[in-house]
Amino acid sequence: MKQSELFSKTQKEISKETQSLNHQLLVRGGYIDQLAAGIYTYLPLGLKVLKKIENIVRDEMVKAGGQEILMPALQPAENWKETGRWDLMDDLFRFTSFYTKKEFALGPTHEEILSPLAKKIFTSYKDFPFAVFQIQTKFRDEKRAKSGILRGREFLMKDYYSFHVSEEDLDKYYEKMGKVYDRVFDRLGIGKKTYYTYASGGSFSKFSHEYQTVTPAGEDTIYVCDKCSVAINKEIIKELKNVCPKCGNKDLRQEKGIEVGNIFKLKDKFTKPFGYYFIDKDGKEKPVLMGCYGIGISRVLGAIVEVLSDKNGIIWPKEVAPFQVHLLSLNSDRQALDIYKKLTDLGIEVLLDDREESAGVKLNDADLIGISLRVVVSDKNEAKGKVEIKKRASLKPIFVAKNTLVKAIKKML
RNA sequence: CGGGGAUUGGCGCAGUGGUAGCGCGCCGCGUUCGGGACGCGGAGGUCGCCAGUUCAAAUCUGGCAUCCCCGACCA
Repeated sequence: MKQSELFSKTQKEISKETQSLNHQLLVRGGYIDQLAAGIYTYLPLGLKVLKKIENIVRDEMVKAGGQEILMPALQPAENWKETGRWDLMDDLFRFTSFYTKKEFALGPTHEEILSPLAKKIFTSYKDFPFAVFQIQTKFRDEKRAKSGILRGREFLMKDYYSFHVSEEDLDKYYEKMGKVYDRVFDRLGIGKKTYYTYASGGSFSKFSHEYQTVTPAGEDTIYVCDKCSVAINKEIIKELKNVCPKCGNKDLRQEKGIEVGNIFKLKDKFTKPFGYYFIDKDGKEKPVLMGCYGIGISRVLGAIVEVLSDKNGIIWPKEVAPFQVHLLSLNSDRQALDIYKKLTDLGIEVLLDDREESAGVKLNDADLIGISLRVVVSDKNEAKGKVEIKKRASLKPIFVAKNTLVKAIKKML
């Protein structure tokens, strides 16, 4: 992609009203545009990052055995009345059709749709366990959207649901998904900052578990156990008497966290109201048990920016950067085009800064946009037969001979 | 939903009663060319909306809307 054609511009300044760091950097870098409170457009750069996050999550969900589906965002009120959540959920977007006067909701989550659906398809004990998931835009009527992309009224989420014939099986699956989630956040580049967090389990199980990324921008207070790298949500810390439930450590560190994922044993909460039972070996009907596992895809994007940036801009983990290589041409357009062609022919994603801008503008924009690997070609370097490579995260560039560039880059990707 | 702040060219801002200006960006010409270069010349605004006060309102008054922040809320 040539930067001169990219559908976004960087911004030097941002309104003092925009206080959230992820909001500032994503707008200035040309990743997103705000339409209304908690409602954003993803520009090409932002969408590329979003898709990369999505693909990592999808890959791990498929490996875990989930089958991808896509349920409607537009949902009839009846399903929600069935579970009572039509009246209970105060952040449910509800509306009435102008023509038919029928009531609908914009889906904030999909238990109400999936339960009756699964009931149509799998009812024999032989069909269990199974799991399906989707990656979809969700809607919640937040009373106060805030923190840029971290709490929106419309957001992208992965929701994964598992179905079981016994509690033992659900428990086993739940454990497995915990490990899957650890791997997901590692691959997304925020593993070190993201903690498996004990949280309230509602009335159905002792705990649910959240994945909390530590950042001052977070809205939850958590207590981190450094001995075993787990955390406890403030909502249950008193109940646990300030002791790590895993290792008994009493020396916990208070932090702010943003909930990027959660896993929850729903048991029969959403299967019973829809009469979802399976037929067991003995021919008897028994309740289907359910687990749900969410990851806020767009929230992860914001969390990464919060956690990984410096005063000059974003520092993407290479797995989610919008492009693999940012190629800057400083008075050396022919050479840049040549390298651009070589790299793209190898399937490497390159953003070529071919704009007629000064070196300063290009270098500053590259810092702001934050692509992990930068390649700078210039007449100066060219005279020495060298090309410059710099990781966004490091200060020192390295210089390699022109003919070894491709090899060097491949090694660093 | 309670409290506070804000709203003026695409973006960031100034402008306390006399009919709107600066920086960035944008267009043209020229000079520059490794950390947000410079000169000259341009285009672009019903000052969030609706009332009211006044000879006269971006500016004063009232209402509304929207955005941001704090709090409450967030299976």
